[in-house]
Amino acid sequence: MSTSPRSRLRATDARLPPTAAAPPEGTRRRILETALQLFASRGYHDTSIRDLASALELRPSALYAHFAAKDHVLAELVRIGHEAHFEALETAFQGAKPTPADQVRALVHAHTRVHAEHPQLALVVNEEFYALSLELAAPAQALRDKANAMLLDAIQRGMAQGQFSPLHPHITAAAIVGMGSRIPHWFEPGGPIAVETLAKTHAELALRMLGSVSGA
Amino acid sequence: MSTSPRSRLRATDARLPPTAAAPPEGTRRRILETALQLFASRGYHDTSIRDLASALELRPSALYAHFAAKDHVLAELVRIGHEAHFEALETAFQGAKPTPADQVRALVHAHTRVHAEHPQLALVVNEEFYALSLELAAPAQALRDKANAMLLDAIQRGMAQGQFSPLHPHITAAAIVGMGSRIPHWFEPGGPIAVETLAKTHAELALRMLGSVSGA
Amino acid sequence: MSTSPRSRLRATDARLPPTAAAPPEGTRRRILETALQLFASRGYHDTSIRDLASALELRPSALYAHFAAKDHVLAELVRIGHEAHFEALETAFQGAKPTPADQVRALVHAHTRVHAEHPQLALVVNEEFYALSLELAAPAQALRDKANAMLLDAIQRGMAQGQFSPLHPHITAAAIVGMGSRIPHWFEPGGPIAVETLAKTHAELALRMLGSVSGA
Amino acid sequence: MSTSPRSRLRATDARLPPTAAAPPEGTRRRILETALQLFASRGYHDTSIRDLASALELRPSALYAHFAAKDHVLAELVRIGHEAHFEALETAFQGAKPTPADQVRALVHAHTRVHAEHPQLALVVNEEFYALSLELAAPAQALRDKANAMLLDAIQRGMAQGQFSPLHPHITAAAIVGMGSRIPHWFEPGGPIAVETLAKTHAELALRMLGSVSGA
DNA sequence: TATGAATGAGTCTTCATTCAT
DNA sequence: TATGAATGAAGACTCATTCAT
Repeated sequence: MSTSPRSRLRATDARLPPTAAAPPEGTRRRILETALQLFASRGYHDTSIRDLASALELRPSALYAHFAAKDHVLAELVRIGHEAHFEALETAFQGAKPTPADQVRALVHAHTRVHAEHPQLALVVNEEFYALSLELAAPAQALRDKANAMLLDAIQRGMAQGQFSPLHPHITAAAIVGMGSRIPHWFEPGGPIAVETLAKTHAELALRMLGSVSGA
Repeated sequence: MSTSPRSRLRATDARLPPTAAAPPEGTRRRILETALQLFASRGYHDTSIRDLASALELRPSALYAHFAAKDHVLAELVRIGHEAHFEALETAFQGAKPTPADQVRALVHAHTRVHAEHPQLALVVNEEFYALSLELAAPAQALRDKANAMLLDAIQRGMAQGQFSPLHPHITAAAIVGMGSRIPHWFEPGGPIAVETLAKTHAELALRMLGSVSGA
Repeated sequence: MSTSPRSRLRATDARLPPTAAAPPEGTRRRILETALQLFASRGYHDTSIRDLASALELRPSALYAHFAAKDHVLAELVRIGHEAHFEALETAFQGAKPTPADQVRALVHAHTRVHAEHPQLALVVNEEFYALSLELAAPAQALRDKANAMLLDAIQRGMAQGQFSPLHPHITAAAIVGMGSRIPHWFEPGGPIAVETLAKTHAELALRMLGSVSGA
Repeated sequence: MSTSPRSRLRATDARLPPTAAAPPEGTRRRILETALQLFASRGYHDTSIRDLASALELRPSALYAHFAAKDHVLAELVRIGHEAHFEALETAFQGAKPTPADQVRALVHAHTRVHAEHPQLALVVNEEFYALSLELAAPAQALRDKANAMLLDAIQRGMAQGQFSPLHPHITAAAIVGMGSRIPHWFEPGGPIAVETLAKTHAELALRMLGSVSGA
């Protein structure tokens, strides 16, 4: 009769990014990776504990030795995703020349890489974030706010220095950040466009949007 | 103990856009509007028939006098959303001067308006689309493809005429279309930014991204 | 939202009575004492092996080194409770003057003391007894029958000797025994009423109920 | 291997007492009566929704059209039990001659009848009460307090008038009330002892315990 | 059009228990 | 003795849906 729901993304090998602090190991890691793939392709609410267990060739009850509840799995993925994202942004920022244009370029480049290299995680972080309770979402929300502030700050310094002339800073910042969020929906890692090409292009697009005097 | 999931968007009054063909009336319309609000704020899979019925002050079984199944409600919303979107794009295109720059401006302007004026519908169309079976999604998919083709065609004509110099046409097109999809996540209708401001800004941003010689 | 179930008794320090034969030691004893407290306050069926283990700061599987199964813990408590009860009754009976009135007084006094000094054990013995299979309950049942017979025998001798004139021997015996069973539900050890006061009062009440000629 | 748990009482036909206000009807009534039998014989925590549904020849989910949750069924039984009990006590009190002895006799007689005629309900009310949250137990607790106060008040008036000379009023009141609570554990309705015999005997036992000058 | 009662499959989670270490 | 990981059955409850009224 009716066809099953489709996957929301093209990518199929869900990897966890390396994180500084205590990377998960063993079964806990396998659960996270499998959940990542399922949550990304079908959504948190459309993935049951049974689906997850069966993909892991485990009984549902076995999962509860590793996570207290289904939403704790999501919360952990969201936390990992935000940490990897924030660390990448910080590293990029620190490696950039101290000009607003270079900082924006570096931030957008890193933002894009993270989304392109970990499209499942990016999708889960962006779309399933709202399935978490405020409590479980809080650590991620804090990082999210800090990351946004980094970019906004660079933009505002660029404007103050006469380097940027965005039509509307708020709208432009949203558009720049949004380019990253959209990546998992169309970009295929290993496909015709290289991650590096995408990252460089997004960085230059951001500068164009900002009307950067030294833009592409 | 734990807080309930948050809403994905700020908007709270879910209106259906006027459509050319057979606008829904009476209870059927109420169901669609209420489902729109719920599907947008919590997602299709996290909204039960009971939630929907209770928001309507109706018993669950009463809904089946109006829709054959839960996914038919979503399919109808997705259809309405795509039709309104496509009609807006067509009208805009026909009203534009026959230059690629003006056509892109008109298309992006219309694309933005639709997303900003109907954020719930935009969200449902973009995020819950994948919950539909291929069969139920097919009519919407056709319109989606046609709309994308309109924009891509204008871009390619602009490039052929030397009006546009995008860094990477594919990536740029994705970025332009993506600006619209992100609107429901941050834009607040009735908030500090007017819809018209947003639409004009996005249109000019698109031309900047394309490196339009007559850009803003 | 909703409040947790309440405890059935006021007492909170669950002690095991000294028993003649092989008192439990070490972890086995800790398990019994903790189980006693939990079974008494929340009931056997509402206490999980996990609850028990967690109260003991042990992992659930560790309990199985000490008891073959959950119901063996209960069976052991029930056995201990019945043995302590029966021993107390026997000792009291042997120490009493050989008159029915004095024997009843001694039996009720001892019966009351046991219930007042070990309210958790009394509760578990009386209310959770039925959770045991016939096999596991059998040793306790035998002691229970013997204890009842001791009291009934004294009453009947008292009647035969014209010392007692109960309205209805069967009903009266049930009422006398029942006074003890109720103790854990209202009596607070260490509270305003001393155990000895309670025991003496119950003993005299029993004689009043029997219409003892030498009663209070 | 092991024998199943035994029933806590002998009675097998669980009837609901008539109540003044809105007696339950149809399936709701059947659920209550069947739950009453199961909760009484095996306890609330040892009776699953599946057990209940299967005894009713219904699917578990069907129960949720009538009760919001398992504990609501218990709460309703507890409420009905307390209301029937309190109404019986009030009626008895109003029909008694205005002397403490007659009032105590009437109250204990009614208290006993209720327990003897509805042993399952008495058991559930007394033993499963603690499985309810404070919220759900509150209405019953209020009636319980009022009923106890009625008896205590009569006892105290009797003492003030020199009619009663209890050894210890508090202990004696507990013993009198406790006679009723024990009934379901040993009394068999339709057995050798008539309900009326039991009620009269308990009433006279109470007066004996109080040392009533006009007692039996 | 709407309802109340019911269903069968499914939800997440907990249960007592086992077993290799 | 104690643990961590696992299991299979069962826990209460919700799901979308049907159907007689």
